[in-house]
Amino acid sequence: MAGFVSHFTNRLDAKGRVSIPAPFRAVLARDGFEGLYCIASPHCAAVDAGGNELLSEIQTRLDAFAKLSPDHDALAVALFGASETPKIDGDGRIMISDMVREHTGITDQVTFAGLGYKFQIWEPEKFREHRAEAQKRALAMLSGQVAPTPLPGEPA
Amino acid sequence: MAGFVSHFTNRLDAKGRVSIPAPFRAVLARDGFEGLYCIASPHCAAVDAGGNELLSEIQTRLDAFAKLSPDHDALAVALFGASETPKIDGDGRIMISDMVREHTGITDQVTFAGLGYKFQIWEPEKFREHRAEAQKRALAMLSGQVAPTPLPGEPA
DNA sequence: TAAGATCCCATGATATCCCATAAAAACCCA
DNA sequence: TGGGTTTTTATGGGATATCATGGGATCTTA
Repeated sequence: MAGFVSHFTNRLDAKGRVSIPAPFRAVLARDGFEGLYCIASPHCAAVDAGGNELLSEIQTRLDAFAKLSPDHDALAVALFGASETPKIDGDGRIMISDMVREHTGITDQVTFAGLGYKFQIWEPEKFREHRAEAQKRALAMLSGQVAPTPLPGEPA
Repeated sequence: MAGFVSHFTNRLDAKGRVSIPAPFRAVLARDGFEGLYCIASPHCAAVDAGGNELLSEIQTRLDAFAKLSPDHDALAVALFGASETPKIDGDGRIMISDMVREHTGITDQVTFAGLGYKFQIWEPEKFREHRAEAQKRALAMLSGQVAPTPLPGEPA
């Protein structure tokens, strides 16, 4: 169960639909989430997407703050306010919303990039740049000693 | 558990398929991974391949960072974005993707080299050069006293 | 009622399944 | 030990299924 792996880029049709890559659909089906959970990434021009596994990860972050506290409210608004759950049609497609368009800069093509427990939705060219950068960082993180982020929930 | 040992060179057919060496398939079957996990090596023009053992190696690296953090995202993109999980057909073959072609320079033949817990996919000529180089390094490391780091390079 | 969303079917490209074959390896039994 | 026999393997290729994509028709809802 490798989760979301590899990346694919698909065309956006005249109606604003894209096919979700079949391997990703298979992961979603196994996860059991009805539809797709999408949320704008706070640190890059991509949209995070996934099923229950992603959702529970976000929930965990929220749980670190006491309900009714201003912090919890702020975070909840930030997280859920920036999210949506597009339906997946019978052919495995979703509609790309204006929110996704604006946040990612997507026009006519969409890159889906697997990150294991979730995947990201990118404008293809932006994704290429981001990945080149990420690979440099990854090399430094794996060989050098970048301080690993602590495991419990902390603000972004 | 012998793991992946020795090396083999097989032909790529007109449809872009190669047979995975039978001994490697036996190891994969024992490992229990459905399909094959592949990731471009950051160090050389080869693709690392394996099953659960390789995957958990990568997962462990990721687990050092908190999910949803920029660090985790970057690492996950670099690792999973450069990965794929080709299916193994009923005859023990996989399709060589464009990603593998580009990273390795493979055209019509493929060399599979066992490294124990994983194996590598090479363009045959590049593999010969790499092995010669690795053997030189191995010799230096054995005669001098360099910190132990497993190296490829075993006789056929 | 008109724009947008959803459903449904068509189609070409590609991947997958399945069977055939030849060569090599393993096996067997005198 | 050796030669003949069976099994496994690598490889080719035809048939079939899957997938991304396009577009018409129907349904929603503002």
